Amino acid sequence: MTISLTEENYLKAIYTLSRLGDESEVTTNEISKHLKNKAATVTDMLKRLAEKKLINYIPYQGVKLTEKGKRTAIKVVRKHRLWEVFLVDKLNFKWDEVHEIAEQLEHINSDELIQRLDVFLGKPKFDPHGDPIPDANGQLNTIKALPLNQRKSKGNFIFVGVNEHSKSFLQHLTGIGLKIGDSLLIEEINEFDNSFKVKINKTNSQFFSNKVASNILVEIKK
Amino acid sequence: MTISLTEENYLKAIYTLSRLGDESEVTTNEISKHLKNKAATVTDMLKRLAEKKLINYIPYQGVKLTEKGKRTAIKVVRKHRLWEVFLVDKLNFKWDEVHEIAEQLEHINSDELIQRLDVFLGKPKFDPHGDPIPDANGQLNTIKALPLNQRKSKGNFIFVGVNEHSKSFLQHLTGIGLKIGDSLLIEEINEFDNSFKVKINKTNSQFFSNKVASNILVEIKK
DNA sequence: ACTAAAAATTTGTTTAGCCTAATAAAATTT
DNA sequence: AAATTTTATTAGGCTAAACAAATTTTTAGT
Repeated sequence: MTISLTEENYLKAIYTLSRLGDESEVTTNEISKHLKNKAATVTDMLKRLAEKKLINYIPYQGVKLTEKGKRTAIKVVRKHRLWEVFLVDKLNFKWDEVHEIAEQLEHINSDELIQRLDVFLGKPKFDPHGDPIPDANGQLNTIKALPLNQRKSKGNFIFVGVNEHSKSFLQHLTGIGLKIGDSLLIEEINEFDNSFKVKINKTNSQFFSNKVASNILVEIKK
Repeated sequence: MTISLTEENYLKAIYTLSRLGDESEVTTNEISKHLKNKAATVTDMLKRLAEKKLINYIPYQGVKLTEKGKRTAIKVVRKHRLWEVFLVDKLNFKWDEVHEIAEQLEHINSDELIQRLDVFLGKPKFDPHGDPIPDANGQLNTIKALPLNQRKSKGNFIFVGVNEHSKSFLQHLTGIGLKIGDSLLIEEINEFDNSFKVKINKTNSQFFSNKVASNILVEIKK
């Protein structure tokens, strides 16, 4: 059974959306908004995916991936993130330039290719945005990272990833001079607007709005 | 104006076929056979490509690429061959394993990507089968190579490319131990069946059928 | 519990890319 | 030059993937 490029994109969308709300059912409208298709189009596709046993679909109730659907989705995510590493590490793209190209490359179909690419890149565990790369069996490195705005204490953290992949957000961080792996020391949390004053790499202090802070993932520094 | 993956494949087919008979018009049936589509399907597509000014099409007479069509086709060929170099040089695929994967990769759309890939690979001039890689302006390194079976003299040659890219043929050459760059000394030309007795790299002698010889491209050794 | 709003589905079209069968044009044979 | 064969096109249908408009189901507000 072959799975079309479009079907792969739907499975990836369902996977991503169910991760956000952690494993819950995903609604037609959520998918519609995410993929920028009309709800009617989504309903059509859901019927076809159910037909192929890639999702469990109950009309008016939402969908969940089957094991098979999940495996497929994770494989696409794996490919996407490996190609992003290739683009940044080997071709010297910036982290805000790789998304669209990886969206295309993720659909190239060859197990042998992806296995060799993985080796060539040194079996990386994370992509350039700090997102974990599933291994060949679909196992994800569990992330114990939290958004900065959920850290209530004035501790010392490490910037390990982002929640938002838009060009503008990534360029904003680059502009500040923030890169994955940098240390972040919360100096102040402003009670009025929940903004954060943070010292980057023990040198320059910056203010982050709560919105920005919610998209910066940090681990506690050991 | 966007050009679909399918349209790109038609343009590439027309380009390739017109090269074989050197720049001549290409017929519906030739394209049909090459792409394994029915002639009616081809006619449909030719109308659409003509609409888009990618080909000059006169019903019942055949087609030629316009300048625009040619540029597009050459770009696809360039991408295909660069990706083949990547697969062989960087990922250690064998030369008989890369065609299908490159058929997919050739449609990835990003000028920046292809430019960086070119640099990453060291701006190669030939792909793993000895085919010339068009430069960014679409210029091809002219090849002065001829098929072995058109060499009538018993001279000394260098194996620079192949005319046939099928797995079985390439594996046959690999089996013999023949690689691009090897020296080929014609020792005998059998008048009866036009087969060739050839010494490879001054060591082992082999017989090549005329058919095999017609698919081996050689230059005169300087 | 009832009604209004929101969410999801059904129905009917569209376009790209394929097909088969029927027909038309061009090339070849006699 | 007419008949036959080959080549190409037209006509009509199919499926995947999208849309808008109409309808149904669920949810939320009183």
